[in-house]
Amino acid sequence: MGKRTLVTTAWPYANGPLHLGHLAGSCLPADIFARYNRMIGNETLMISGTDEHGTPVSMLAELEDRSPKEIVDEYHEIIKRSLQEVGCSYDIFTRTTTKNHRETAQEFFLRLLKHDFIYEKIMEMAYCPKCKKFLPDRYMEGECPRCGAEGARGDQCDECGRTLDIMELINPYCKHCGTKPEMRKSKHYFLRLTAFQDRLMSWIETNKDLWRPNVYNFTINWLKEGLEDRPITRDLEWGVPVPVKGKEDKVIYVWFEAVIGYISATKQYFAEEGKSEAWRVWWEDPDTETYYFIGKDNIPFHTIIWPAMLLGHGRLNIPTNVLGNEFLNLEGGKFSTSKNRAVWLNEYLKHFDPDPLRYYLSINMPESKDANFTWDEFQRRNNEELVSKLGNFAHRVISFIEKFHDGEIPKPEILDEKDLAMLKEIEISVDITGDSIQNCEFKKAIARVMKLASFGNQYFNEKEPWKDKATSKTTLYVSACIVRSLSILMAPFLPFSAQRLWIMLGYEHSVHEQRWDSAKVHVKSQPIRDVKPLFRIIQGEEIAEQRAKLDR
RNA sequence: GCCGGGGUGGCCUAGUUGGUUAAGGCGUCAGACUCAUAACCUGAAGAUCGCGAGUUCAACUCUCGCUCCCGGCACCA
Repeated sequence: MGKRTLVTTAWPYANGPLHLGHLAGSCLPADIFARYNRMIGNETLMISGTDEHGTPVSMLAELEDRSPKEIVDEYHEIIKRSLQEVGCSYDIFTRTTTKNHRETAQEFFLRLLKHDFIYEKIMEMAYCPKCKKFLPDRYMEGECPRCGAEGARGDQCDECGRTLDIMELINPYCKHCGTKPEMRKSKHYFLRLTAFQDRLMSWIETNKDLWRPNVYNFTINWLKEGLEDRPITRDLEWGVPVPVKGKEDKVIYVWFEAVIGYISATKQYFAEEGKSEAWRVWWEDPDTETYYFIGKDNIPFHTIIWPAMLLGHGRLNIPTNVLGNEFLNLEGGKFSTSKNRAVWLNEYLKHFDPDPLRYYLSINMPESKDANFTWDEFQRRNNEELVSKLGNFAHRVISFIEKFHDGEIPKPEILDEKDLAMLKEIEISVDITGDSIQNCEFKKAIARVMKLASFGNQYFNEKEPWKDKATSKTTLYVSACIVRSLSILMAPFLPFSAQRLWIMLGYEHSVHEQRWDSAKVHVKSQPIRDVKPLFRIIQGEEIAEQRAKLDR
């Protein structure tokens, strides 16, 4: 009875470790959504992988005098492991350099070619006679025609910020060998985007109320300006070869090829499960819903180009929703992999637990506007909210039971008005939190979880079980019901702590296997165990140490 | 220059079908409590919702102009 739900995240680029921006804008919201979908009984598949082709990887390889393969092998492992450690529950996290992906991408290319949605056209491009290769814009430098700065790149001058056409550079030279490039003709393949203009437009309009305004508006404006066909091949060595006889020296351009990873990853997952045809239902059955969690920089690729490719292919589902997030900033500035200005996830995990970060990024998620990560705020959110509000409530209830009720959750006696109101409040929180996640309003959802913890603290204070021995059993019973519910509601956001809390309450198995609505079920009278605080306080020195790294 | 997003109490943030006392957190001040990782709970002070004009019985919310901030402007994904 559950819906089939495919959840995808942006494919992290394998030229560096994963930083907090990727997590906040794509992996984490997708993970919360996927975990929730599993809990409401939807058949859920969460997929992604590293994007490993493209110019930045080959540039980094040259810089470090290593092969592109070595680079991507290293970062794929680092990224995959840190995602796993931070609790992102991918069913598969693959990469774009697999044989399966290459073949899938090539098949896709050929199919569009056959349908005449891909055609050839001659382009003029810069060529270095000494290196004997065509130069991507970034491989060429020269003098900026506007500000005169040396070392302006072919696509942009870093000095004055002006975007450049490669032809405009004064005294251009090959970044690699310094030779002056010449212009040469090269035949490339173009994606006939213009053929999809009308179909995309009417499709987008049907999504007006469902999609986030930023995604909808951005897309509709792009379409209104009119689509242009785009070249999708390059004269490079690092990439998926064009599968046409005599054209093997060209590669399919990354943005065209990487999105096909969504399909190749699905195929790979089911192939490994021994069900090689099972992927089809996830792409061909119109009842399957597909959700894409991406950063705003990726919006046009997922709302225009990828849908156009899917339409051109035929028979494949176009996105149900594209959740474009804004950016996470770092201490007021931008995250940047190439400038090494970032908080790296793998570094973070050496010092702190995953859940405080997941909490911070959930409650500060850049859903509708840019958000900010600061270490001070991270410490405050952890110490004052996770530890003091949520963790404290759970701990005060459980340790009270341990000390004053022989370590066993008491049976209720007479439920008074406050007790009943509190129990009712649990049900309301379960519904509101669930609906919010369903609508991809994750900030609102986690805020409601915290609010339930506040209600719990309030209730506990008012009932004063330490004084009022007569009603103490009932109070602790109701409180334990809240804690039990919290443990389930926390699960998509704080999977590790949720599980620990679940075990403390005396349950077996996994909280992640519980149905969402079972958060309304009352607690059973059973022994608690392993009582200890759920979260730890983060000291000022730890924060100072991390912040110092950024100043270097 | 063009396009997009944003300017809400000292700080961070919520607030789209326009409608009674603009919400929450932090910080500040006061109080209560002691089960709890000195945590929790209650109360108070504090906002002419960037500026100006317009539409309206009524605008933070719609329209126009202005100002300031941020991002994008395509082969970087």
